[in-house]
Amino acid sequence: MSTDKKNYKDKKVMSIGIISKITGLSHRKIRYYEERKLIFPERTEKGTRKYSFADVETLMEIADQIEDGVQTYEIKKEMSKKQKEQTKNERNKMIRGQINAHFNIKK
Amino acid sequence: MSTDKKNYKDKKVMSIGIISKITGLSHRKIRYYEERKLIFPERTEKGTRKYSFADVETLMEIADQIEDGVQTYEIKKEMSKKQKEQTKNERNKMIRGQINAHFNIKK
DNA sequence: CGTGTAAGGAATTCTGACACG
DNA sequence: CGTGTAAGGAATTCTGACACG
Repeated sequence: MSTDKKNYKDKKVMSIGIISKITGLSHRKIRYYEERKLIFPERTEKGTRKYSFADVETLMEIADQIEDGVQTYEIKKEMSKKQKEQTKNERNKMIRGQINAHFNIKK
Repeated sequence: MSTDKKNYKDKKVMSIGIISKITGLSHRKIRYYEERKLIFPERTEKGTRKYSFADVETLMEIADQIEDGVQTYEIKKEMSKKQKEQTKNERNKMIRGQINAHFNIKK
């Protein structure tokens, strides 16, 4: 669930240079997609951006859509829709867990 | 097996600053352990070191042993011993796989 | 042996802006 | 709207060396 401890995929540890190499996107594009609220890198105390592998995957998806002529605003709407689905699934999973706990089900 | 495609854990993507923060070790120590052949970061074209999460784990183990007064040379011996065990296990696993394939076992 | 540090240079990243379209 | 680029500054990383012990 969303309160799980973060694994490698979600740790924000890479700076923009390596992200650019991995994704093939320019620094400019990467910063621009952040400006459009599509990705959310963290910052060190001094202000350098830090990205995760999950961000890399998101960037790949963004790049695909941009290539298909989709605008950043539309991409953002798509992403928040998926996010809601995700949240719903997690809630359901949790509820099932509670029901099982309530009836003290042994497997 | 060792020819598997690399996952997030093994990708060399972090520079020394973030490694220092994650492990709590100084830049000096991190570079020194490399000098002693305990870790093997990659380099970008321009020469900046890139580490993986696997390297982070190795560094933690090194730090523990150094704290216990173990010398880098001893640590290296320990590591190559473990490496041999690892290789042996992989070989065994592969041989079992081949045997299964040979007898065309269905599960 | 393991680690800190000052030194100087090179590479990285940051922001705000102008450009084109 | 999405992206390139030149600009100037700040932060990062690199190497080789001296120091202490």
